Amino acid sequence: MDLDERKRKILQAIIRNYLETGEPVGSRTISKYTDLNLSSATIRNEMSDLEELGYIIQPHTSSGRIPSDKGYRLYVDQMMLEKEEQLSQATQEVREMQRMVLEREDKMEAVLKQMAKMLAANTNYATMISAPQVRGNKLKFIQLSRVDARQLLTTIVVEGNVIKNNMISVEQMLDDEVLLKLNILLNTNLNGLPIEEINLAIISKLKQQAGIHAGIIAEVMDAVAEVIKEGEHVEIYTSGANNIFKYPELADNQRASELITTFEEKQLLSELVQDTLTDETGTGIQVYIGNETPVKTMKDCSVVTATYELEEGMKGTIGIIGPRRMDYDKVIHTLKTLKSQLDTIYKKDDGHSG
Amino acid sequence: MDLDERKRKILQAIIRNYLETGEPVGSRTISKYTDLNLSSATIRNEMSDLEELGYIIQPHTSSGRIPSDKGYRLYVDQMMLEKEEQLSQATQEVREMQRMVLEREDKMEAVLKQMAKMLAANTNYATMISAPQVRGNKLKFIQLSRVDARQLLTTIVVEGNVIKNNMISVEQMLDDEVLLKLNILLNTNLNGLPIEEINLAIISKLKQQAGIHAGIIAEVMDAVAEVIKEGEHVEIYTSGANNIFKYPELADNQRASELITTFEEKQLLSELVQDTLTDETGTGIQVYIGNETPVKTMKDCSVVTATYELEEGMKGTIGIIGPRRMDYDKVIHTLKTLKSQLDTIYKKDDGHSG
DNA sequence: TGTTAGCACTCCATTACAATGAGTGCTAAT
DNA sequence: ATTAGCACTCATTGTAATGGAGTGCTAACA
Repeated sequence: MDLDERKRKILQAIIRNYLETGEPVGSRTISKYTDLNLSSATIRNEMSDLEELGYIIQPHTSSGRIPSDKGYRLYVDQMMLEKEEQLSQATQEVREMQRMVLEREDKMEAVLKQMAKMLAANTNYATMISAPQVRGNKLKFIQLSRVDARQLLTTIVVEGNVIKNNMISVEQMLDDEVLLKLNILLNTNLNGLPIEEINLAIISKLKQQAGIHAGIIAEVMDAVAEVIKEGEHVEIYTSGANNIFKYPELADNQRASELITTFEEKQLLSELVQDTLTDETGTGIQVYIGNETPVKTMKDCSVVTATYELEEGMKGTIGIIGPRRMDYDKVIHTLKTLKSQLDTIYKKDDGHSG
Repeated sequence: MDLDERKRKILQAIIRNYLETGEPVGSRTISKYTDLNLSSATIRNEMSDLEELGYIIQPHTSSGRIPSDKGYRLYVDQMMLEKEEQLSQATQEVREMQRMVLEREDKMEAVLKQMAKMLAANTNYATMISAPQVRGNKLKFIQLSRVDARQLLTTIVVEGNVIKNNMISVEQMLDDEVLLKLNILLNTNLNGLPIEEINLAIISKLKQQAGIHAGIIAEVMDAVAEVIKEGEHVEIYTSGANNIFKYPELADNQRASELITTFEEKQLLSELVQDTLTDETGTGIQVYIGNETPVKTMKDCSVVTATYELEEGMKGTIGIIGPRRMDYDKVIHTLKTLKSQLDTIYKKDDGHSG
């Protein structure tokens, strides 16, 4: 199964060439392209072997060869090892991003959107970024405030500084004293409690103590329930979906339509995020080639993902989606650098507002 | 310029036929398709006239005719008049939506997204919905709360119940008394004030009165400023962008790429929203045919928009984007009905949380 | 034994060309 | 005013013919 040096060089040459042109590459091209000084005939013999081993494919008799998923895989794995050292020196593009993250506007949403956009512009592939998934689940703070005679405002803060607001309409104005009582009731009973542990027993106890204001307690609990629901939902920002039209192998109606839908719906993308977050490889960078992708609509694409981590263990995913013949070198390098920037820089963040 | 009855009928027949097939339609087809009982030769003469008048176009000598923008325009205008009466009886699809709006989940965002999705599924065109633009600008309520020793939570409520939260980190814990003072300071000075009227004079007065806590005031004011900025941003939800692939005239790479980008970026769509909201026709329904659209990337599309209105004069836009040969009849009818449902049903809304 | 030159063969892509057919414009007859 | 008939146009389709890129195989060579 092991390839000797020469075979590996030839395979590499085939892949490099194919990445550029997108056309099957023949023996003659390789003969000139490499510094091996071998005739096309020799190359042909080697290619024949490589095909038998499953690293390259011949679309039809008498055409050049293209890399198989297995071939790409070898290429990528090899590269992942080599590139390890020269990580430090950041490319121009990444510096740009770094600058942007540093002078971040308050809203993380805007930053992530911008980042997706820039990545897409720089790489010419489609990109996606998932917002860090909030892990904290303990209630930190609950407050009822009177906004006007008929309306109360619920403010709920969960560990990790996720904030939820909710308006409650009341029949008649509650005086300050009642409001204070309710606030104390809520905070003494719920503060520090993991949301999952709020059960019916607790709720009915609260309601009982609230007396005629049980209805308000019920509405507050509804709002708390919403926090859970929203927490399960991963926000995903995408950009550069139009880039798929730059690669003929993805641009036919059938495929393009499927891909565009995937990007628009985002449902499927969140599966990709889940997969990436669970299946860790150590480097934090994962490469899915063709059918390796967990999302079927992307079986003709390659996906490179990086997980980044903010403080408190909140993790998010950055993904780049392009054709199989993606510039893995550039993409992986960019993601690696960006990831390391994010991992360190963002750690000084004091949470995010919602 | 006026067309006689027969010419109008022929034009209508041409358009109807073209809407279905997407192919240029010939004289023979019309001769059989209509109940006019005219030979193809007669139709040919009439078609020749219609072409001279600019209502139809011949893609090349010896092909059938297709409608011009002017032709579509006549057709649509005519239809808008006719369809006025039979508005009341809602179609199945719209009933479905009505049901959904009624049992609305708390978050308007989810409802609008769902609505865009359903519309797209029902019409087979791309859709967009803009969230109602918030008009209210008076500060209703400001509060600082202590979440933990180092963190304060700012809660700002603006007229129309737009809510903004912001976390503030403090060096050392503020006691209850100071907090109460700051809250009173903020509310007595700012409550009921239009955001635009908060000027430097007011701010420095506040800071002065806050003494050593001027820094906190500054952060609160930053948060207020953000409310303004966010208010200017119109949220737009889209769905069914992939539907453009169902229409060959839009599905070629160049056009598809442009359209997809338009949908993804949303920047251009907001121009469309602005145009729709300002230029009122009375019915609340507008039809842009081909080059009439304010968005250049949509010059090969037709766009039908409806403005809906919630209480407090908050207006939003629903748009359907498809090929020139759109089923105007169905689309306009659907939008009209949906609009009237929204206008009435949603009026009972008590605002929305953010 | 590994490498190379040479040759026959395959298959795709391009081009050229004729046939088809839908559709028109025009004219003469009704 | 309407229609039948005819010549003409032009996109589309099908069918060869051609060229070229590339392979596999064999025989010669170092």
